[in-house]
Amino acid sequence: MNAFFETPTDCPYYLVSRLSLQITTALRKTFINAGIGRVRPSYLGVLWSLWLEDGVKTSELGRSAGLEPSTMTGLLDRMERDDLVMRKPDPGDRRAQLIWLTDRGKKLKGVATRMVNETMARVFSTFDDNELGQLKESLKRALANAHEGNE
Amino acid sequence: MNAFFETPTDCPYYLVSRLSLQITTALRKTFINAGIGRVRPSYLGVLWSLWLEDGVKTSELGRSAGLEPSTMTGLLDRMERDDLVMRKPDPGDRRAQLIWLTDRGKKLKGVATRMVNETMARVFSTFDDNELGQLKESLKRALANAHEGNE
DNA sequence: ACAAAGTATTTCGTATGCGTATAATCGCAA
DNA sequence: TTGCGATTATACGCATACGAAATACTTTGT
Repeated sequence: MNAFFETPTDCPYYLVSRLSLQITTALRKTFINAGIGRVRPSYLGVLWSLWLEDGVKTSELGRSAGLEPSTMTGLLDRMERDDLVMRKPDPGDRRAQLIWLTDRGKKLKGVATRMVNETMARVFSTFDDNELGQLKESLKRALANAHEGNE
Repeated sequence: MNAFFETPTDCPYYLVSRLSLQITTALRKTFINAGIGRVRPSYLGVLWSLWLEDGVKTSELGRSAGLEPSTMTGLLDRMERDDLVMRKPDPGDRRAQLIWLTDRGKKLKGVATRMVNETMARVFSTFDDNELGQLKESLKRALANAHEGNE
């Protein structure tokens, strides 16, 4: 009946969607347990960019994280509310905002990184380096294929 | 710095999340192009169950699709609004509802299945059977690992 | 038979993401 | 210089998902 899967739970789309949600749940629980519940999994893309280089334009953060500009607005609203980042005007472009980490946002880097690693270690505990590399390679290729048609 | 990825876009969590969203977008567009825009990607889990066996309890549909009961309520509300399914009381259990396909819901099986296959064919076009099998195997294992910690 | 525990579903609040539309500003080309 | 398309960000509406709590009913144990 179908070239790509026999049962619904054998469908790659089902597997990918469920895994994404399950990892999100796992991360949220790990963060809460570690006492850093204010860090939501969705914040990670932004935090990672800012931990590498602080004071970045909203649009640039969106491109890095693969999110639409309209998604960034709400995301940054919540991150500001949770005292992780601040919006400041970009002196070089009056349309733009530069996003800066708060002190609290800077301090969370260590714990949050450890918790992400711990969670990934658990989810991929049964994978050797080769398998994990192969998995990432396959996901990147599928992502490129899917992205190609969505322009 | 990290055992599982170098850059944010090399993180398996990022890859899995983005792929899930990109496939959702691809499916939505495919459905709209095929004139069956009323079928949303999120409906597929329910539709597939019902195409195999009509008249199933809400809770059973949720288990099949991996969704929480509270998620099913809104999902079925939208599917009812879009004239794809109907809720009817379960004669054997006054707490439960049985979900039945409408005529329209039944008729959409052929086109929708073709469109899903077409989309999967595009996203995984560069994969041979072996690679796709390996990918699904890896996703299932990661899902089991992630799920284990989320009880 | 009855209380306690479990199951089925809904309601409510919230988070996360997209698409479309809008406003402000920028930058280039005529 | 001015005018027009591109860019930056936001606002709004909606879809999709979760969790906690409430309600109604069923099952189980005594």
